[in-house]
Amino acid sequence: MFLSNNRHRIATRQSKIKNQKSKIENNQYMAIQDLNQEVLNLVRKHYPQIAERALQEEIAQVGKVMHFRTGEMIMDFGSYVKIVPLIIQGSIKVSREDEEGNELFLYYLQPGETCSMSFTCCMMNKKSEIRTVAEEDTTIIGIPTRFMDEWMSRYPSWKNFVMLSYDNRMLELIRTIDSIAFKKMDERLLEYLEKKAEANNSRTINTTHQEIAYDLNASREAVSRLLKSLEKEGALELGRNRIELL
Amino acid sequence: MFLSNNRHRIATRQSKIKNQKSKIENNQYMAIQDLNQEVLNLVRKHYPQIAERALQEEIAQVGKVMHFRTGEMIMDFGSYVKIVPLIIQGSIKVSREDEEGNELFLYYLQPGETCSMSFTCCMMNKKSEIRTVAEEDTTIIGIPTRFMDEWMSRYPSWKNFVMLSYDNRMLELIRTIDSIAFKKMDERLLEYLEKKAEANNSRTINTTHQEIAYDLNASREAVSRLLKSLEKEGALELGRNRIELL
DNA sequence: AAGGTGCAGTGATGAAGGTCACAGGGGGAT
DNA sequence: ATCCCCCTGTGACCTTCATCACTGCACCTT
Repeated sequence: MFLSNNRHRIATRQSKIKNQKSKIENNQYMAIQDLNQEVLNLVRKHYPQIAERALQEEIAQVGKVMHFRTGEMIMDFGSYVKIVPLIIQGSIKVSREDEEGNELFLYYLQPGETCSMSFTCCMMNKKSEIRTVAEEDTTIIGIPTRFMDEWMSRYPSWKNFVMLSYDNRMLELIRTIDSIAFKKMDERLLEYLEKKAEANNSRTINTTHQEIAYDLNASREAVSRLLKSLEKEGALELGRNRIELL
Repeated sequence: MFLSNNRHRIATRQSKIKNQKSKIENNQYMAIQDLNQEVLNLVRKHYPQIAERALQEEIAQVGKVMHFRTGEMIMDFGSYVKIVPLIIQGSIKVSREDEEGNELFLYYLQPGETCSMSFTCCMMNKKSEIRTVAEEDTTIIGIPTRFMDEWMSRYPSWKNFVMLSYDNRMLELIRTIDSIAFKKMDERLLEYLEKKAEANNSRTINTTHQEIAYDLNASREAVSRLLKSLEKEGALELGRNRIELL
């Protein structure tokens, strides 16, 4: 019963995520030569720390602009990583799932950031340990993984960028551990809502209690009750599919 | 009451850790020129992946052999990192502590590994987010942080070593998250004991229930009860300050 | 307008684990 | 030998949260 219950959760969950087959994995996107100048401009605008002109141009040569719609899965747990994403616009939700289908939100990736999990995942040709889903409509520059390694040695700013990304992600993971290990559900819920609001650039969050429960690995009822009591405290306002942070 | 309780925990805790002022932070260790050959040999023996002869020699020039006794603190939460450790012998316990003194074991570092938290912590001159304590009598080679960056560009095997370390630590953190988020205390306890046994190369663990409780961020009573029930199941044997894994 | 479906609210119950209180025993210090 | 401290074991009780069961409402479909 417990198992079948979880399976149901997975089914419910995945039906929410549009386009299950990952575009990245299937390599559906093609380079469009005319876009090179666009990539160059995007990199210069959103990644000032990538300083070397030669590196910018290499990125423009091999990087591909990719778009994902809200809710679209970018990379699933267990799939092989073939590109490293530079996030240009929007935001990406990163979460973890265990063998039994329990899920847990980890953090958001924002413009100017990248997915450090990709680096060695790809260098070692390992399966992804995480799932990434577009939180909003999102634009990235996808860089084939085979360039990572070479650039690390040749371009100091790329090396710094990669190291900084690792460091930031480690810190995020540690903060996540802090929350799960030391905090109770009400505090975790508030943190979660704040982060989600920030990722969406809006104090109004459009989601269901069930979705929140999945992300926090909690039960829907508990989330409902906690939200209700937060509403009574005046911290937020509830509506159908809507939470207004105050 | 809750606060004073926690303070008491901190006090109890730190009294357990010998030599609170970190040797590393205080720079008490001096280079002993005669040991260069020793460092060289240690690196060659324990770090075969560090391939370049020139790199090995640079390490031998700037690295310092350091010893820590069981229970000795190597680096405290909040201190500034000035060296990167290459672990030669023994093992190091890495844990996290929050503002209120709650503590949580993260993972062990073993010979052949290094502390990825050090890399950017030092490159950015940030405070440490973790505490490291010698689990057994431990020998490391300490490398001043200022060399990290340069070596990354100059020596491919150093770059790979650093990247692999990051990746391994990320994975370890994710496994830790899995445990805390998805598993119940009995399973976490068993995992913990297995890891501790491995780190100490012995199926007999010498520690108190209270120490385990701190590491798992649990209560001593809960740990006692779970251990008792595990004993009844035949998974282990209990003694005073001693747990025998079967 | 009628019915269906998914979301939100809520009570009852139970399990896991934290907190409090205390008892008993091992082993070192004197 | 005695004392005392620390470690362990255990009962009682409480809080948090999961689970189950059900209600009512919003919005969509037809």
